[in-house]
Amino acid sequence: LPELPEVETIKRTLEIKLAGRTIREVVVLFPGIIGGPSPEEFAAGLADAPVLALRRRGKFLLVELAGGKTLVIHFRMTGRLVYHAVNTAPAEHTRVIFELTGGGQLHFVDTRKFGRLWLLADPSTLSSLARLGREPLEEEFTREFLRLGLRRRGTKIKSLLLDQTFIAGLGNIYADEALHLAGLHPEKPARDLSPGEVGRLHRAIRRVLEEGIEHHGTTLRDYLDGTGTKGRHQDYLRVHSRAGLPCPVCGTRIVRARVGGRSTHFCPCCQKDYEHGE
DNA sequence: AGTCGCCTGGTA
DNA sequence: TACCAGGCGACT
Repeated sequence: LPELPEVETIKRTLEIKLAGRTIREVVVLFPGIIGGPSPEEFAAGLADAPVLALRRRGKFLLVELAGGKTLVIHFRMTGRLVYHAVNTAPAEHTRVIFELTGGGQLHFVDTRKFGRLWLLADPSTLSSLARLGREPLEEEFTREFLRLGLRRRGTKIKSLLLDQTFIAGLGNIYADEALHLAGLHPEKPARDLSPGEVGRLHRAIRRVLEEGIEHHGTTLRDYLDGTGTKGRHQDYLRVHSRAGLPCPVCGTRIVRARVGGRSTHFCPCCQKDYEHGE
């Protein structure tokens, strides 16, 4: 669920609460959620750790701690990290509790238990983090970078957008949205995009992510920010999760299909520039 | 490149 | 009851 805009929103809402704070004690309620080291070492290593800064990389949240270690969090499908100013009874599916000095708690809640937390001296030893591609909102993500990445790739453009080693942070929602804004069929082979289409896609990726951040993320079901607040971008989605509803551009019914194993929503009129089977 | 497994809950 | 879900890694 949390894609780039959601993790960015979690980061922004939590850094206000965590600035200058120290983690006093950590209680791991479900050890399987800890990616490493052992749950015991994870908890012990976080005790009395001052928080220096929060960062986001792709869909990862990184909490940098005094002493050089980093708490790395991936929310996967249903993970959330919510701050409580006063001690609060853990909600159902709470997996880890971080107690802060001076009062307040962070609860990591994850219904499906797909999320992972790591405590690492060197985050680059986590291969899924080290192998991430470019940050789409940073300057280094240029039209030329996108052009070179698509060149000679026969894979469907939607699948490539979801490849975290190429672009870090797009998930199923924002990939669908970017392709609609760019007017591209999700199954169009990457190498078949014209220079003009690459330019449109480049702008569309940036725009949908920026809009998502502006609206504090998309809450289709589970996502909440660091203060427990829903996002608003679900009210602005063009195609994603809107099968059967009219396209906001032309009114044609949005179609839902399966592309690269993922549920995919698109407008057959605005995004028909690739004819399946040709 | 496609499928499965990991988990739980919501909806048809 | 069956199928679906915003992710991702392992496997074929």
